[in-house]
Amino acid sequence: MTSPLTARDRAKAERSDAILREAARLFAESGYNGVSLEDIGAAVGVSGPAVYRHFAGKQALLGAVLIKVSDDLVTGGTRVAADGSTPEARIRALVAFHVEFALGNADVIRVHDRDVVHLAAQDHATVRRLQRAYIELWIDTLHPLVEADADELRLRVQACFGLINSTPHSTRAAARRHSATAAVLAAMAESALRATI
Amino acid sequence: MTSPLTARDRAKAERSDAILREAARLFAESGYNGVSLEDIGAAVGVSGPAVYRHFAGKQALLGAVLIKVSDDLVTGGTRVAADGSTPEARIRALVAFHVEFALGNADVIRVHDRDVVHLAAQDHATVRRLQRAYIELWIDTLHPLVEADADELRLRVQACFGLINSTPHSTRAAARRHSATAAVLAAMAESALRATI
DNA sequence: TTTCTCGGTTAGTGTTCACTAACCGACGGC
DNA sequence: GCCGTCGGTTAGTGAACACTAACCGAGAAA
Repeated sequence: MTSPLTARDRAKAERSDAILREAARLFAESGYNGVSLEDIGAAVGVSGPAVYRHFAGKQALLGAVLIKVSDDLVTGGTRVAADGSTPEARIRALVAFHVEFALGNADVIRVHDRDVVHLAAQDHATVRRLQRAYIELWIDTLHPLVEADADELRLRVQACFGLINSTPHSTRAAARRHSATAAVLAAMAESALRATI
Repeated sequence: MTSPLTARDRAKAERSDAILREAARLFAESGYNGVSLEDIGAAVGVSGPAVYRHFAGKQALLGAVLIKVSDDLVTGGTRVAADGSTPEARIRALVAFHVEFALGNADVIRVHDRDVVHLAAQDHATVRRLQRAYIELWIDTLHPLVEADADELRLRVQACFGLINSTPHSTRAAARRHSATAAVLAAMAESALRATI
């Protein structure tokens, strides 16, 4: 069953990707409600209602953006954590992975922790489920390294996300010196995760 | 010149405070554009355009909320940092102050790093100026403790804010055990700020 | 070549919402 | 006690905007 990839199909896929990318950028810039479908269309060179040929509506766009990022985190995190042989190596790998992800997908990270409330109910549930799975992955990895109850482990993980995810709010200086920034954030994150009270 | 505080004046002040408080809560919940003036009025028991008797408009409300929080941070931080006798004590005091502030004003923190873009130009400038002053205060305090250039110190401070400010996004468990949460966050923050690469 | 699918267009449509207008009644200064 | 100020009300207005309708032209299928 060879897929007969026609020129139209390729064009459509490209257009859809472009719409998603620009929607994420615009949502990050002005917030979900601060962006109109006209804006999104204009950003990819079409105008307004053409977006409906690719997505069911504005909320569906947000859903696609946020489900994709949540899924990428769970998938990538699971893969990365499986590689490490010791708890130390696993948590180090998770931190490095998340730092790279946050630095490389600042837009989408920003939308993720800002506009989740505007999701349709079903998408909201999906995103929350994925997010919970990702946090559990971190908690399980951190568990052998930090003596604390489940609540505190969760708190530590979420604070660590806050630390790493702060870069989208940061200055451009962070983006200019990507590798230096990543090293500092990773060191801070590991240190914070294992800090003793 | 004794102020002739009449009953009307007191009622007005209370109403204004209530409006600000509820506006912050609603903005935190649904985002600036997700809240209508009708919603805000309803939350304090008046309906719709009554808000205009207290504030010039919706943007002015947001401005008042965000300028107040920014100013409180600078004022409180400056006071707290002046108390400490050693750099260690000062940074510890700053961390404790910010943790308490974030835990006690989660709503307003959330609005602060989410809806800044919707401020009027002048308010935006004011908030940015105050925010910059607050960050500089931290950088100056951290400088004798961490060997790093200005860019990295700034990055560390902003990442630290991200860590501490993560609580508004967190579960209710954090709010239930306030003092335990505060201790964990403070330990993580101090550890992260001074982490070696 | 003919026909159909489909991604695009422009022109509505209904709703939401910030803000204004006009009015009202009570508290406060005189 | 009388009048002006002022915080409240409801009704209205204009703009923004998500989404729909109707149409069009080119690529794919026959």
